[in-house]
Amino acid sequence: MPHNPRISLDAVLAAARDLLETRGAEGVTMREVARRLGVSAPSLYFHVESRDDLLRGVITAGLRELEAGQVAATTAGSPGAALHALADAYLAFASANPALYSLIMGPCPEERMADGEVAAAASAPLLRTVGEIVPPGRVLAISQVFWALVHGFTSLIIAEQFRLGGDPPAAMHEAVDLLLAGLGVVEDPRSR
Amino acid sequence: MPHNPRISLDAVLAAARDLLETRGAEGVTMREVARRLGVSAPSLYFHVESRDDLLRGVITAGLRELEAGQVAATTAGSPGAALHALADAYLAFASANPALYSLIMGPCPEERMADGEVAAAASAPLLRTVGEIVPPGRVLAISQVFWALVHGFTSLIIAEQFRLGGDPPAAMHEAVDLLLAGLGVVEDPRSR
DNA sequence: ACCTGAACACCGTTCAAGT
DNA sequence: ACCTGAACACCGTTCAAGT
Repeated sequence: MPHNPRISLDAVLAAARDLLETRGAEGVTMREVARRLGVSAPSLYFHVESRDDLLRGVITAGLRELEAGQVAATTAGSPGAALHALADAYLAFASANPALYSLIMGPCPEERMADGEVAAAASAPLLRTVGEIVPPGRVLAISQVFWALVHGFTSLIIAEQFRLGGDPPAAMHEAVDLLLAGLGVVEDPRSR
Repeated sequence: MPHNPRISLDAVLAAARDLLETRGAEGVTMREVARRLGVSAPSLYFHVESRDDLLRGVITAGLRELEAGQVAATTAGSPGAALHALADAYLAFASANPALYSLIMGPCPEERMADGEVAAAASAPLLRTVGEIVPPGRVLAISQVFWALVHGFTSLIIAEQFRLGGDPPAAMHEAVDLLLAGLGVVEDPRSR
């Protein structure tokens, strides 16, 4: 007769995520995750296929959270205001989960890569917003521009690579405005 | 009487860098570096303090190479042309050394972080170029904007995160032009 | 079905011992 | 001064054995 499982996939993912932010990606070891769950390391293999599979689960959950924040950021306002809100929500997620964000966006082995659908869902709000200010044929390229800009600031901020000072988050918003100006987007003052 | 050293710091760094690109950051183990040099692992500790110290050496050498490419990119042309050339050189370095680039720009423990001076030297060509198109008080912020943009494209390209297609390098150059347009920079056609 | 302990092939690092 | 082998405390993963 079957036993009651002592741990669940969700519990494994939660323990791994906790470890990720407190000890970094290298600190997420099968043995330490198991230790925190009061179980032996081999037990984890009944719930995940490997360490990479575990990290893939953590990444997928993180992407869905990022997506939720992006969706929430587009609820109101002009396209320009929405782009600023999207940038804020993006940076906020990464600042709250720096190690997770680095894991999501960094290079990784194929086995660790999240489904394309989950990644696509996270970028849908941006594509939709950009679709309101440029013709269809330019949406992908301009969305990539905004994503690269915001990801660039975000990843350099959380990696503490802006070592000359300044105010990087403010510069990020300046950059969004510069791009909007370059695109010839004129905002209706009432909607901002 | 002293022995002739069988390995040098340079040899250790070269072996580590080779391993970094062929097997990834996790593949750079003290034991494998030593194996490639025909020496035992503990011998490495006569040339580096720790694995983090070894990686710091690799990062520092990489930053100097990146700097050389950035310096070379600013030899001629208008500021706008120079910014495009800087972006190209930056992406070219990262494409040729993706694992090294990720190591340089990613988050890392304090012990692995390169000297601020070396990092500053790599960004000097960009700051100098931006200084030609914006007033002194805006140089830092606008330089951060260009850096974030180019780093954003570069890191997402080498991490294979642009999964919706398009032509990211072309979009990067479009973005540079959008920023220049947003800044109101009008290029002299003869210099481009 | 789920969990365990033992085992295997790895790590980074330390250290006494050699030359 | 530089290198070694042995050792310590770790890894991910497999597997026979238990319930």
